[in-house]
Amino acid sequence: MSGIKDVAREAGVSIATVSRALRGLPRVSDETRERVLAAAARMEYVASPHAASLKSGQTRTVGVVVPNVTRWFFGSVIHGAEELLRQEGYDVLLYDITGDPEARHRLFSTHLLSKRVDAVMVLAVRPTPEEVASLVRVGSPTVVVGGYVPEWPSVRIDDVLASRTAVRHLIELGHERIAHIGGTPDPEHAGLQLPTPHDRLEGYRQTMAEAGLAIEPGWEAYGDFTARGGLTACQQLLDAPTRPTAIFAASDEMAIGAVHALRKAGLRVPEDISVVGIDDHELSEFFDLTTVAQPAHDLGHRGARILLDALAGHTPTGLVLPTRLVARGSSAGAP
Amino acid sequence: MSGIKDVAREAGVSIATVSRALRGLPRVSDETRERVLAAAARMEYVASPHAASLKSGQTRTVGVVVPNVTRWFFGSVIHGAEELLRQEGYDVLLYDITGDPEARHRLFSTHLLSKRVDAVMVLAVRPTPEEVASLVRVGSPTVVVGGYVPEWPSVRIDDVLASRTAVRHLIELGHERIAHIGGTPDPEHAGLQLPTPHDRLEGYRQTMAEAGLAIEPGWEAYGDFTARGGLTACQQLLDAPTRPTAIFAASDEMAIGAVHALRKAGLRVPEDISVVGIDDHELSEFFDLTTVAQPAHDLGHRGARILLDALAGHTPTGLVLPTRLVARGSSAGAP
DNA sequence: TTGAAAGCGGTACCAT
DNA sequence: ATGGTACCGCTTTCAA
Repeated sequence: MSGIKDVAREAGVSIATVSRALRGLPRVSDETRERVLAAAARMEYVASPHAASLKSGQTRTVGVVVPNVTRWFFGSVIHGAEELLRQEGYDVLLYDITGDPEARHRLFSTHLLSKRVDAVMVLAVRPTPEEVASLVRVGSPTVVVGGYVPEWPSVRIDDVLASRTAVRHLIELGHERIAHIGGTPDPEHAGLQLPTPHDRLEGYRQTMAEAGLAIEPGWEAYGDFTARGGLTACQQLLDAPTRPTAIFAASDEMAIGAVHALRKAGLRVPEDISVVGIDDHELSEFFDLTTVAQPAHDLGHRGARILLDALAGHTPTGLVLPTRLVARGSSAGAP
Repeated sequence: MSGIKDVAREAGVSIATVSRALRGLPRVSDETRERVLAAAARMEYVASPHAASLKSGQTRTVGVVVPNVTRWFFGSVIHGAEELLRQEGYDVLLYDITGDPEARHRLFSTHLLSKRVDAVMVLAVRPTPEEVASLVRVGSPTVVVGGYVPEWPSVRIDDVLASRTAVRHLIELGHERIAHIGGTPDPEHAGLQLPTPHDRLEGYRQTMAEAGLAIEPGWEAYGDFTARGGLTACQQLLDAPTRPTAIFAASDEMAIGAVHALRKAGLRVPEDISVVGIDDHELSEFFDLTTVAQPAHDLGHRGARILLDALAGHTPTGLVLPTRLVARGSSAGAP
């Protein structure tokens, strides 16, 4: 594999000139530039990113920290971010730290991350204050997508509002007994996660209260944002003293699990029980699931944009993207 | 951020000793090593991966080339691979080259990839012979997951067999009019993709022929491996002169789209038409979809293992993982 | 406009 | 067991 020296020799110039010519810097005569470009092309020369990074201090790489690429929302965000980043010449380093707090800590607290990337995108992972401080100190631009961490700009939806939209939809359909499947138990005190589950629960409670509707015992269950969790949670809900006529799940995957649990219990959706989720997962349409859509792909794209701008010296500002109700067949009037 | 020199000064040794001590190399006294370790920890020192790469020629990074992280199968494979790679101290560079042949070409043909990573995992992307040659020439260990490229070891399932399992299941249920939704049209001549769609089509045709069953005109449609594509394809299938009593889709996502199309057309699944897919997508269970399961996560894990072994000097060998029929509610006896 | 040379921060060889 | 030092392949002054 040829290096810059080979190109220099081939083009009959110094390596400094090759470097300038190849990067499109000024102070290179057109004729020289052309000769260098030709030589580089002929030799299939590509500059070593490591050598360049070492000297310039830039890695042209951004790190994406995510709890689980398998989940639709995260995959979509990454996809949206990757697209723009690659287009701008940045590589994406993927850090999937599924449920391993130690791995998370190693990542955030050591300077590993900062030595390898120019900027960081954090998805649904909540670093401890010390970890945040460590990253902030290093100065790498960081953006949070789909959540909120005070020290960093974030691209997200209004989770409380999304919940309100979902619950209000059910109320407008005439439901009064509405239960909730949240993401995590006790979201108020969970230190290592973003406010998302808490906000969605909050939106549910607020809307119920404002409508003068009571939340009966056993109407709040938790599904860990997975379909299987949603299924289990839904089964618990059915055991509540008062059976709800509608279920609002904090994610589509949990909603899908809930629908399945209902069918297995011999209940019809939406005739007996309505179900609404949040996300508009790509398969939700095929499930005929009513949901509050959030623009996952776009969240990733905007997050990447913010990082790119920050890298260009701009001061980054957060962003709240709109959601919208997508009424489908899983919700109908109260029985 | 402190460098190796700072640590050396702090520990009162030379940088060479620091390097050795930190990497656990021999010829460092226990006492010295301890002092160096302590100093490094105190200063939160982390070696610059770029500097190390520059000298050692190793990047401790593997590149994963994938057409679309959003798709369940790819996400799962990446997840499986990432887990093992990170554990072994490798970073994962993600190249999502969704439907951009030019991006693919740039990636494979320039030495960009080879200068940035020690090894490459390719998912469902088929490089041209020249692109393959380029990577082979550079000598980076490469593995193909979920497909097959002659020059490289691959980790995959037996796609023909998976199809046969699905179709035989339908035949055993008494179906004789079985249609197929394939991944891509004209899979025999598509140069830039893996044999997967072709093999699955082949398995369908073989099994039908062996059972003495005819494939009527209009019984082969294509859904691009997406739910929406499956929906459209299924609608075409319903327009065939002879209506099938069962549909075998080459992926669960297409099968899910097909089920939705059937329901929209007023048909019941499985009473009127049975549907079977391939994958065992994480949501298939909640769809009550019969399918032939493939171990996506494990495919990724094994692929990573092969890469790691190759990096350690072993000669890599491909691997074919087993699939199994998961009979659920979307398939039943012929009406 | 071009070239020479000093690093960037480590690794690895050769002395000691 | 330790230290000195020549690189790795580029970028970036500084001179010419």
